[in-house]
Amino acid sequence: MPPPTPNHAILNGLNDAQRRAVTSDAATVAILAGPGSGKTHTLTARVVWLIDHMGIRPEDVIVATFTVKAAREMKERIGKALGNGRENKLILGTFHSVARRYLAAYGRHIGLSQKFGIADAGDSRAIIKRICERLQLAVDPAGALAWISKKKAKGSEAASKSARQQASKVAGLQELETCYREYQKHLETSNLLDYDDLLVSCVDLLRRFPSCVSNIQTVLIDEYQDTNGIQYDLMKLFAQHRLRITTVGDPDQSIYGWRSAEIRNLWKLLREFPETDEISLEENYRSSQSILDLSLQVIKQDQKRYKKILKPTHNKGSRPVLRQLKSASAEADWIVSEIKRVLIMSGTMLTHNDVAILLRSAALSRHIETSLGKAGIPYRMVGGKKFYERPEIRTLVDYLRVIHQPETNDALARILNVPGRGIGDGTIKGLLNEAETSSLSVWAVLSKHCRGDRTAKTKIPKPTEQRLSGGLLRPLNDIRRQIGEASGPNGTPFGLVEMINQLLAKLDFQKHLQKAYPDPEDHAQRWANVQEFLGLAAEFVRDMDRSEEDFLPEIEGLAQTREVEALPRFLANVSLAADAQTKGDGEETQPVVTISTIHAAKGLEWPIVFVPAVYDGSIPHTRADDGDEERRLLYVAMTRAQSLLYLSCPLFSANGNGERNKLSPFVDPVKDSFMKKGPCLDRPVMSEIARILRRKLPPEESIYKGIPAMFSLEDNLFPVDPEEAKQEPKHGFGRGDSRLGEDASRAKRPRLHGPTAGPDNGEEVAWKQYTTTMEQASTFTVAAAALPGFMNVGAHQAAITAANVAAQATQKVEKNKPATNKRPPDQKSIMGFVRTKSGSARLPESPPQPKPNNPAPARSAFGIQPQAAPAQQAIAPDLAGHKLGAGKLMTRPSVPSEEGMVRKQYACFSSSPPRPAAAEDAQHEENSAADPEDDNEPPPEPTRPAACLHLTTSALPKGFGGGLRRPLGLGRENITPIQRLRKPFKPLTMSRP
DNA sequence: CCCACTGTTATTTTT
DNA sequence: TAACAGTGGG
Repeated sequence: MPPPTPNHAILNGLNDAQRRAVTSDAATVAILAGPGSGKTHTLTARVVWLIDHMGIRPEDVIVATFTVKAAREMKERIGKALGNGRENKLILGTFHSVARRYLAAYGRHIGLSQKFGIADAGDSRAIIKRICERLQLAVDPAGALAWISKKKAKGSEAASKSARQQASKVAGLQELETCYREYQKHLETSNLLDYDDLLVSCVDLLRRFPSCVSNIQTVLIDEYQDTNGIQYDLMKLFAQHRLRITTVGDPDQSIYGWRSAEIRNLWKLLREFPETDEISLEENYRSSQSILDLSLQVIKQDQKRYKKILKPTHNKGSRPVLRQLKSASAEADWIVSEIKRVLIMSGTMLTHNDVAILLRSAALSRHIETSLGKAGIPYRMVGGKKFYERPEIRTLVDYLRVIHQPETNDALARILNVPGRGIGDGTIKGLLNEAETSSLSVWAVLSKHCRGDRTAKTKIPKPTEQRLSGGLLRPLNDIRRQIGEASGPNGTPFGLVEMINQLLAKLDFQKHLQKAYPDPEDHAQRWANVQEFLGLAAEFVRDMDRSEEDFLPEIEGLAQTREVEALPRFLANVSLAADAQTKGDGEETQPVVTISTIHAAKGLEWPIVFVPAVYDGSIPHTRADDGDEERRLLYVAMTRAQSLLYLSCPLFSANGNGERNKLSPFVDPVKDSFMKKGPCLDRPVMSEIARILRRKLPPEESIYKGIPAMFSLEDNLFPVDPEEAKQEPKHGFGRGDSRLGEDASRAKRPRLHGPTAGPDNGEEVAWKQYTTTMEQASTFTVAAAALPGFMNVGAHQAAITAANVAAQATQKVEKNKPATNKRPPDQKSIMGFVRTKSGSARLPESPPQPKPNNPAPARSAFGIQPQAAPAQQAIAPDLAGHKLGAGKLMTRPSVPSEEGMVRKQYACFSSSPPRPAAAEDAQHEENSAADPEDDNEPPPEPTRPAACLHLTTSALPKGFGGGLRRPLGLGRENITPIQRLRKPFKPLTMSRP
């Protein structure tokens, strides 16, 4: 079978390390990728490579990501590179959604009912709560839930540890276990799986029926540092037949420890598969050098951290800002003023789309939303409350769940009295208990009662019974009947949308909302949400018809259940937060500022990033128990920024009685490295920004023309030292009265221009609440659609150069190189740390040996001979000659996309392709002078040479760096990447057998 | 037993 | 500031 047209173009935007990662023939490949190093890009390219070059069928590839957004993003980008809609055949999604897919198809082999439902967080909470109440358990329901979840998430790793942990946690253990048991029992009887169970059951399935995945050729895992124990198991099980696994991750960006993510999975993988090809991506294509420097200052406070390198490829840029403000609302106002200032000073180069405000917790958004609203700046909030968690949507979903599965007691219990039917808490509890004891579902109890077959023990007054029967049982039965009728052989299926519409009509839902939310604004908004929900359903149905997604390839000899109905799939989709892509084409062109939680911002980038509330208690969150993880969180936030980074901190806590905030301990030690106020945005500064972003700065005159009268060109509307300026009685007010205090402070602060000024109140309503719609939330990724393909011309250029150089390098190397993709004997792995056990945690002695980067294996692990790469790529000559001058503004060349239209250059996602190293020498000098961390560090103690630090640089024969423009990624050769690596990571505790 | 009202409290991050 | 528990009137 000849492989389909090899798509070598995919290699073009890649630097050397990336290319090696993409084309590695090793069975297991571990890619260590710092922020902005083109991680997603690389993984995407590898998928394409494996399919187009290695001839693997898309349906035999599993790509698992950690978040929904990452999955969507990945799919979109793979789709673009792969073409023909082949990305739809990939088994691609979050771990949870992939697991669900397998369970839906094969679940019955392990005794799972055809139509299991998914218990979301709310369900789980309610169930546990009821159990605790019923059994009089003294445990805290939330804690119990967390405990159970942890237990499930541990996976096979649990065995070794559990003994010790159990000993330490004797208190309440008994009760916890009881709770666990009861909880599982409840889930089972109501035919539900919770999030963790999806994984647990899938592990069970694949252990017992390995043939389910017998077709799987290769498995790729994104954000590997965030996988937990059970996901590790799952990964191996997915790959159990060929054991070809590619992982991408960055320990510094591990921010999901609270969800039992195990950074140690990285080492575990390497230990288990010693042949793993370790590759690290070190060039950062995202941020200015000073942003990287400071981020590094922060992250390196973690002594236990595994040190990696991050090589800036951009110029210095302006120093990040750390601003102290008086209060949270002053902070918000200041952010607004800075946004305005920067955008105006950029002429038209920057828009609201280029700005993100990243928060530790969603709740911090309030002041900011208010200020943005006042200033008339459009924004969208990402993360935080989910669309489907809004009460009105939740209710509808619960109705749908009950329609689908009448025995879902928990959902039924929630809608029993919505709209109001005169049934109170007592009755509901009574019914639930009755159902439990009589092993009937609540639905059955009610049905029988109303039909008169069996009288419920719970007292139900006659009128209530009528309402129940007429308003709940009958309508739902009607709808259910229509589903049954219509899915007959000839009928068009009863549409999901039609179903919801009928439901709305039968419940008189709009009236219900009007009654339940008397405020007209409020209920109108909620009704709008309902409409949006409808739109979402419509979208879902359309998508479903169009793509084969969700189906697994047929496996011979193994019966599969095909989920053909819309309803169950829609429900699963809702539970797994896999919000459908609402529109996105054409509409929503208005640029908006993004407010996001830091967690939700992972993997994204913006030219301008604000990180407010960097005070102790917020960024190491009071309730967080892993300070290092909080630090990493800050690191993630900071490294989202491309050219301007602002941290800020209100001096006094907003809600408390004038409590003073302490600057975050992560920031405090390096606070002097920040500027105290926003940079002067004069021409040179703006040019630097333009250069980093590869955009064109409008001419000076046109910028100045756009500046309104009396506009402040400096960041001087707020005192740099709020200490001096505060003498308001603000903190004397009781906390109910904070409004007074705020108004007072507003009056005092210098006025902003534009719609900001003026007395408030009255306008406040509009943006107060529910500004986030599902549509907005789900179009969050839309900017990515505007990405240029995988490369621009500069990248082409670099790639060609690189290809030539690499080709020559490889030739030389090949001779004395063993023809495997194993690490050469002179190299040690990141595993060196693990193997060197011993408490003193010292490093292996052997001196670092550079490793040629491109071993060309004679025998591929895939058993397919890679084709020789074509010597040249076709590229338009006029484009290929494009050069970047050191002093000149960079104009990013327009790359015609497939449709022949020129794409916008803004990219929300980290896809910036490598740029040719042009001004690098000049920049380099700056570097070494200004960067204490960097090159001038005294030679480190002997370090283990890391395979993971493939020595791109030294692989390059001397002389190639010189006259020739260095291809990207063949960076500054005087850094030995190894030098930075002296870090015993914690897993020294992990001893080898 | 239900419902409306009032005072209290606790506030992460996501599948 | 929102969700929640407790209280008093139907």
